[in-house]
This record gives sequence, structure tokens and C-alpha cells, in this order.
Amino acid sequence: MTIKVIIVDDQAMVRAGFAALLAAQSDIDVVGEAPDGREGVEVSRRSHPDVVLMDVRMPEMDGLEAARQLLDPPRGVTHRPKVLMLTTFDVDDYVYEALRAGASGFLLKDAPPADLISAVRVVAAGEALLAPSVTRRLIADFARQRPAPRRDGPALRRSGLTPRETEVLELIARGLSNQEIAESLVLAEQTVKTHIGRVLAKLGLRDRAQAVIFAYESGLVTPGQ
Amino acid sequence: MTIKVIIVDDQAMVRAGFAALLAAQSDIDVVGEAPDGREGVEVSRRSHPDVVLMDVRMPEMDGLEAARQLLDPPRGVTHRPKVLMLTTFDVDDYVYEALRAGASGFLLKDAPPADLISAVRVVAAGEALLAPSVTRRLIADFARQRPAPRRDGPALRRSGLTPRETEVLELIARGLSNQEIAESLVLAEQTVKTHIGRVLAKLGLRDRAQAVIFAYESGLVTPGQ
DNA sequence: CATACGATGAGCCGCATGGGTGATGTGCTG
DNA sequence: CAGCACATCACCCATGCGGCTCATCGTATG
Repeated sequence: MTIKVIIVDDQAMVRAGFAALLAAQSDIDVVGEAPDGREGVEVSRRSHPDVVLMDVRMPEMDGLEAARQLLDPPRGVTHRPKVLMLTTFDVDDYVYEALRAGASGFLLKDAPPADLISAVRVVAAGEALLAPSVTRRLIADFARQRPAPRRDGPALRRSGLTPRETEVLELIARGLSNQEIAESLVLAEQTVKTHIGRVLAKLGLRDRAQAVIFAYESGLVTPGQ
Repeated sequence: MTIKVIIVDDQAMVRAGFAALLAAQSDIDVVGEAPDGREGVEVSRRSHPDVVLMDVRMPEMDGLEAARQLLDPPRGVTHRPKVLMLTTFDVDDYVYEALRAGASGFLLKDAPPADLISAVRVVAAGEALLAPSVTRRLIADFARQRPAPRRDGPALRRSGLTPRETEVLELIARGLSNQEIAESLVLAEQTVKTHIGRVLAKLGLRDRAQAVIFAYESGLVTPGQ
């Protein structure tokens, strides 16, 4: 079973190079190419590739928007390829946007050819792969944003919340309903309600909306940055 | 300039295998070994390696705790190696703990030898590298925890909220009830409910708690005064 | 051993909240 | 002037949510 790939890049030379490189592999077929995001989406809808190699910067429609459309397809479109983003410069905005959109990988164009080939196989297999510099940033971001969720914040410390109550509060602040919190923590919904009742009482809050505010203001959760 | 590596694993056979594999590389020197985390930390402090290959599961002190000690050294210890975690099973708790501790990579022991070698070079260079399955999970986690609406302006601007609706959203994010919002804006409560209904529909939110989250994540309101 | 606290969960009750439909007035724009 | 977006408000309805009470169980803590 060969891996069907399409290449979306505005530079014809780049497309030709990648196509030659990949087509030389016995388990990879290049079944299409496109010079911009809009056409890339069309080609993908037509040829149903397993993997889409997508440049970030392109005219008409950039790679990020194209990736979003492929990964969050409209009603009726069932095909959902893996998207492997490519870029010349590793600008982090691109990376984060791409990963949010659901891309399976992010490589720099100056990566060794062998890396590109193995990357195609990896994402075709449902796994994911990032350029080392991107990995480093993602890890740094991950570690920074929750070095073991900060249970500090003056208001929070003096609040007298138990660990479990704090946990429930955090899920409230992530927008979950009582039922969802119960499922997430493997509890009866009634237990969740009890916890929430205590949280609201201890913090002097009226409802979950105010609880969300408290969670943000106390630093229990932080706006994504 | 060769890369100095130590190998920490409780299985002598694994140590021997990795050592042989790495020592065969002209740019890599294996300068030490240890059978558990405690000794691993000692050996690292003595031999100042560039990279520590660290098994997760070990007697005495597991790889996670050892990694923490190496990556967050006590006063007086200036040496801070890169840590590349190794595991047989990819249990995510381990992964997250290791990444929080500041590890530069996480590989499965069944990875191809070439991957291990290149991983050592990558982390020695200050970059990071994860096993594809780990990468996939990290990305999924990343995307899940901040999916759609975010980033001060764009999400808000593209949301299509009218000025009045935005005003109501802000008051929701201040913790006011519908009745209080109505009083604050000199409206009937029913009008407030209509506005809120439209806000929720336009933003794809379920309830006012999620609306509060959106307000914070979009920058409409910010923590701290 | 007695006590206290935390976690779990049940039952009941009332209201704020959210969804849907529809109507009116106003101001801007083609 | 016709059309449209926006703001305003009414009525109905189902229910998620929060308040209140009470009970069980395990683990510290004295």
C-alpha cells in the first residue's frame, strides 16, 4: 500500500525537487501538485492523498488557511489527509497556528532529504514529527505554561480549597459542564455539584461564570500565550 | 569537539548496547555509565557529560527524579547536561513529567539505532527531539487545550459581534447576572438574554462560563485590574 | 480510640439561564 | 423608498445549575 502525497508550494523548483525525491521511493506516490493553498485544497479534494506537503507562505491562500480547510472539512467532505507543513524560516507563529489547525508535522526546508522521506512515512502512519528546533520550542512552551500547575496565587492559597476542589475549579475554568467534569474525573455528577457548591461558598462566588473569572484572576489558569 | 555522553539504565545489556553503538561514532564519546538514577546523578556531576541518556524506570531513583536533579541543580553546581529520556513503553505520564522537568527529548527504545545517534547529536546541539508517537500526543494536547478562539484581536474581530453584543460579553466576563447586566445597561432583562443568545451562537459557545473564557482568551478582558 | 476532615454521592427544590419565535423602531445605504 | 443590520422587548419552555440536607467511607490526628 503506497503512500499518496501531494505537494503544495508556490515555487515550481521546490515542487519538482520534492516530487523527484519522494517519487524515487517505492512506497510513496506523488499524485498531485499545486502552486497555492486554494488550488492545493482543490487538488486534495480530488486526489485524496494520504499526506499533503504544505508550504507555509504562498500567494492566494497561505498554507495555514489551506491546512485549516483540509483538517476541518465542510459537511459532506469525508476525506481528511495528514498535513505536513514546510517552511523556510521557523517563525513560531506559523508553527503554533499550524499545530492548532491539526497539522501532523512541521519541517524546515533545509532538513536532510532522508528526514523528509521518513517524515512522510511517519505522518502517514498517524504519528507526528517536528523539526528539532520546533520541538524544542514546543517543549519549552509546554514546560513554561505548566511546570506542574501553579497552585499559588495569594487569593487561591488563602481560599482553603482542597486539592479536589481546586481540580474541579480548573475544569470549570476550561469550560466543562458538570456532566463533563464528572466524566473527566470519573465521578457522579452529584459529587461534582457538591464540590462546586463548596468552591463557590468558600470563594464567595455566585455561579460558575464568576468561578471562571476567579480562576483567571488568581492565576489558576492563564490565557494562552 | 566530541559529544560526551553517559548512559543511565538498570539493564547492563542495554547500557552495553547503546555504549557500543554510540562509541562507534567518531563525534561521540561515552564517558560514563550508571545503573540507577542516584548513581547517574553522581556520575554526571563527576564527568560533566553533554548528554545524559536516561532510562525512565530504574531502582533507587527513577529517571524522572534524576532528570529533575540534573536539570535543576542545587547551588554550587553549574554543570547542566542535556537529558534524553528513554523508555520501553510510552506512558504519557512519564512523558509529561520528563518534559516539565526540562528533558530535551524522549525516545522509545525500539527506535532505529540511527535515530538514537542522530538524537544525541540533536540534543547536544541544544535542540530537542521526540519519538513520533510522543510528538503526536504533545501536539494533540497542545491543540486541544487551545483550539479555536484565541489571540486578542483576530478571533474577536472576525467573530462578527456587534458593539452592543461585545459590551454585553464584557459584562458577562465581569461576573454580572443577566438582571445585573440589564440594570447596568438600562435594558429589559429579556433584551440582555437576546444579546447573550446571539453572542453564544456567533462564537459557538455553550454557556456564560465559556463566554468568560473566551473573553479572557481573546483579550477582551485581562487578568489583573 | 475518638474526632475531624476530605471525598463521594443521594434526593429535593427553585430559579437563572439558554433556545426558539416573533414583533417593533431606528438609522444607514443602495 | 426599499432593504438591511442592529437594538429592543415579549412569551414560552426545558433544564442546567446552585442551595440545602443528609449519609457513608477512608485517613489522618490527637
